[in-house]
Amino acid sequence: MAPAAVRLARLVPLGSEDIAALASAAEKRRIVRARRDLVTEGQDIGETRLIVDGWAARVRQLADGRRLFLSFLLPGDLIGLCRQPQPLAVSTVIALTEVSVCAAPSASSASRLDQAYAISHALEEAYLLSHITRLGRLNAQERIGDFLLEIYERLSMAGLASTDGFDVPLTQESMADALGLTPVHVNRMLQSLRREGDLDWKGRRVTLHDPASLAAKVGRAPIRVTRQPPP
Amino acid sequence: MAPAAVRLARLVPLGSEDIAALASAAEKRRIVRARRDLVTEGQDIGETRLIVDGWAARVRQLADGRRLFLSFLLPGDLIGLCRQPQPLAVSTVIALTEVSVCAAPSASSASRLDQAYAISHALEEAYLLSHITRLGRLNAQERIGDFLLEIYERLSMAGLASTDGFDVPLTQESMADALGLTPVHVNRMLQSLRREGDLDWKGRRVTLHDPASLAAKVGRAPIRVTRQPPP
DNA sequence: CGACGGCTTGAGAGACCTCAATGTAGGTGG
DNA sequence: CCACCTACATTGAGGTCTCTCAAGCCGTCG
Repeated sequence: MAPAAVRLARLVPLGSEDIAALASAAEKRRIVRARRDLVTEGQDIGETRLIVDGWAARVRQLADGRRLFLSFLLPGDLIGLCRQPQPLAVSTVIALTEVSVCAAPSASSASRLDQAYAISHALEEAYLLSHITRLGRLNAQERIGDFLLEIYERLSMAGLASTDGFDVPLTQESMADALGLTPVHVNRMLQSLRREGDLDWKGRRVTLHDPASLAAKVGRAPIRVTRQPPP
Repeated sequence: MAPAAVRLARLVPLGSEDIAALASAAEKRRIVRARRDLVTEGQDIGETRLIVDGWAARVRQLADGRRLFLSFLLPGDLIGLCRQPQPLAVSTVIALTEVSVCAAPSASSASRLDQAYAISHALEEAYLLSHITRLGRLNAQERIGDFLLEIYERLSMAGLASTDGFDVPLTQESMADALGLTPVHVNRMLQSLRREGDLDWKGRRVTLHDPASLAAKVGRAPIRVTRQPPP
């Protein structure tokens, strides 16, 4: 199963017809080059789409050039999920890597797939709240650790992480824009995390030596939006 | 019309039966004392509720006592709006003042009221994104100005602000917990904003002398989630 | 009156930023 | 194959914003 389907099927046990719908939707996927807009702020939000492969981010740019990533979109995440009839996008979404997206298979009300979408949406909100906490009350080292743990958690859901680590296509500069820091400071804090044996980051490969102890160190709590913890 | 109804009717022109439904729901309102939980993180989210009067906030508390307000809920805002069948609350909601809430009138799919709820939900997300930007990339003075402008905008929607200002039940400490600052620094930055003639804050009354110029000063852009700007 | 919560003020420290230079790896053209 | 370029990571020095700790002040309420 493709990572996107793995993720959604882990949110709600999907039927084989759902899996098939996801697979056939993915066949009609479209490639978006890195740095291109997937959604533009203030424009029509368009149909709901599903990220099949690659990373994207919701971004906001201030008039004086300051930039901040509001959230990241990974394989299996939905773009433009919304109940409103003619919604305008409240943020631009750009491709961080080459991204392949497809139209999200339509889900009849209260179907398994619809539930998966709803849970995905709830998770997205939970991640936004965590991001607020990160920016508001964590110091630089905690922000980095907490952020990487979140990414690890999310990639694991899609089967895209191994026990020891995962691949991230982010530069230190994009980390800085996500965490409200400067690239220079991200660099220094990564070094200190390396020195303290919490992680390695070579090329695009991140290795978390002991996720549990890192979580304890930065005070991260697991995120749950349903009664059943994910398998 | 009550402030809550004013707000919702401003999001979507409501029919008289919607207004009546809101009024009758409000009659069955319940009072929640200040500092009490309206929703508890990790618990069932319960029925969707509407704030009739008072202020509440979504709050997150870290293990070591650090605290952050994730968002504020004002009259006309909805609590627990969610498509998921058995959702768990991802954050605690506490009453900042005495709050009166009622069950949100049920809205049949695609009705006017349902649209209003959807737009309210979209706005809520937009405010979360603004909050992220605030915490991630604005300095203390900009955060305060931007935050007060947001509150002004939202209270205006419910008819709860006059041209010159509005009432806020917040202490400088709660401002600090919202903006990721310390109370001491909030105090000093408020003083500098006062000195520079941008605002007054006496008791619980905030006066913005020139909202437009303050908005320019802190680089705030208006928030839109629908094609039609609010009247 | 004393107690209390909230606001105000001061001095010093620390986290993070700015600016600027250097290092390094991959990619391209001659 | 080497020279060059670009993007990214790294390092240093100094500055500033925000924090910490502490004390004093003011209005309200019992």
